[in-house]
Amino acid sequence: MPDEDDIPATPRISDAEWTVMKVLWERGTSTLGDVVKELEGRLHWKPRTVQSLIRRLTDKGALAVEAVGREFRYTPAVAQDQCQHEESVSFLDRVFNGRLKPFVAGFMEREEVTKDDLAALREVLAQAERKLKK
Amino acid sequence: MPDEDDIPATPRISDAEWTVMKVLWERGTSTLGDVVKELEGRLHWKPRTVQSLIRRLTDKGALAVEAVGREFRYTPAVAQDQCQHEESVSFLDRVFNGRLKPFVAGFMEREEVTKDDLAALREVLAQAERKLKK
DNA sequence: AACTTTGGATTACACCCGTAATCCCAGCCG
DNA sequence: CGGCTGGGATTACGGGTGTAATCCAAAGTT
Repeated sequence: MPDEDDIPATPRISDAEWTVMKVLWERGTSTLGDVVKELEGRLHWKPRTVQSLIRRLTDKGALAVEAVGREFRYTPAVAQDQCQHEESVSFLDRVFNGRLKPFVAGFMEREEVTKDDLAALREVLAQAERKLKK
Repeated sequence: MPDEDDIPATPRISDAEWTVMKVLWERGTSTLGDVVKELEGRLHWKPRTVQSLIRRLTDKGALAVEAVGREFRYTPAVAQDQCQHEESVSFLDRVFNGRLKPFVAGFMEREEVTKDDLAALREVLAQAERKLKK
């Protein structure tokens, strides 16, 4: 049988939607009001805007909904790492033909990188090396 | 005076447009036919599609046009590194709150990275460190 | 000269995205 | 009890995107 009316494992999340998802990933299950409160001040978004985004996210399956009283509680239905990784791959493909190195090189060449960042990165590399050896 | 009707230094380039720009950056000045030939086989795009994309790119100032005979020659009007960097920053902001490390860590954790890649990355880090010291 | 190919200009068109407004209902406030 | 408020459902609306088709004129082909 052909695979069931393919809903991609992790849906495509737009720019503005990422902003919302990040709040949900951080806070866990939340209501619309929670998210609105979390965002106000940082953004000029009207509550209706946030609601629209949440609705789109539930429509595409990125959020799970549970009715509590007359409100809904929204919970991320996709893992942040998973989404991040898919974005990463698609970004690298699009812009750097999938190559990691030119990205890192170019980025570090033009942005301020602190000593701590460098140390952390070295640690990441070391980690990868160990994994490779094994 | 306010800055002249702001055309951003480097325009926003969409997914499909990146495909075209990469051809142009690689080949330098080219005609529509050149680009079409370069892409056919890899993509199913009809020539009209490529033309549309090229048109949009010239409209947004990413390509410069020069008429030669009755054809046009298209030349990148924006630097690849510049565009790559802007995409990089906006991607990192959107998905990783601007932090490089989690991106690199997550990526290497899930993708195959060759020993050569690692070596190259280490070199990039060393480079950055030297720059920092100075 | 007629035909085909090529490429510019114009137009299409559905879908996604940012950013809401409207309508409606159930509580809470006074 | 009669508004005010918060939130769900529905609708909006212009702009960008992917993916072309149509129309037309010049160049090359037979």
